[in-house]
Amino acid sequence: MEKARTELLIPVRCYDLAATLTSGQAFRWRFVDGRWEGIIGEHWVRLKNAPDAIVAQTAIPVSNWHWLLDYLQSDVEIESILSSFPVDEPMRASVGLCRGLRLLRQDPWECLASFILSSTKQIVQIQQIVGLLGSRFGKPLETPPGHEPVYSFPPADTIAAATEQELRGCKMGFRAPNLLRSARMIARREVDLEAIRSLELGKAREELLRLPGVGNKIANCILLFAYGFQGAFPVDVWVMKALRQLYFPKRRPKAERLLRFTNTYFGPNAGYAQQYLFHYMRVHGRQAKG
DNA sequence: TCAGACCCTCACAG
DNA sequence: ACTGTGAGGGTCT
Repeated sequence: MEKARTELLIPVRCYDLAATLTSGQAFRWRFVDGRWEGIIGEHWVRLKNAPDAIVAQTAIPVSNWHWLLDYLQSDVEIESILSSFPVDEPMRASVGLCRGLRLLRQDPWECLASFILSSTKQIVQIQQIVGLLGSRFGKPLETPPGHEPVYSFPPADTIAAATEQELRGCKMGFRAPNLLRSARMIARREVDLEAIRSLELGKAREELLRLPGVGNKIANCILLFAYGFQGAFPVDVWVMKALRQLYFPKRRPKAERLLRFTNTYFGPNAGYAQQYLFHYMRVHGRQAKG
């Protein structure tokens, strides 16, 4: 067993923490004094970019850091993924804006719950709701002395035992019944989130779609951000805008036509491509109407 | 196939 | 300051 310590140097090239942690994949990160503070499972952790590395700090000594390396996906060779993208102007512009935008590998339940809460919400609002859920239903975690309290994301069993009113108290509005019913289905093992890991993409998606509040977009988010199905391609309003503006500026293709386009055009790492397009639109497309 | 409803909060006008 | 208005990483009917 390795010696337990509170700091780890993770050698990695081309990893943009800021872009990755604010890209709408995960909702538990804050930028404080030049570093990123967040919660992964039951760990409070602080991250900082260094030359060709990420420096990680925890509140209590850790001997096995697998949870962090798996979450960050720092072993992924991003350059080979970037070079698998289609060679066109939109992708060139998107990648040029920010190399080192990564996909995280999150816990399926937390990811699922977060994205049920995401529908017609802005990212800051999702962060607020997830934070409230943690503070009301999560478990307090160790932090550095004097640090404000932080909480783990409450497990499905805990949410399943809550009432709709309690959940609405976390400002999630009409999403509350969806979260509650989904949590109950998972608590009863009507849907087995672990078993989904070993399914094929299509079957995995079918399973997720059984959950209330999970449609195609959110299912694809979970497939991509939690299970690592890199062919999953979530299409939200931003990506839809990107497709229309960047790929079909003259025509007015129907949504179905665009979806068919995404199924083949972006190749084996379509999920990464989608994330770069999303980022591009968030930077450039704010006031542009699609 | 397709609007509308759905809770609530924040940004932005005026 | 204060109220009015619109829209926000969708889903369901």
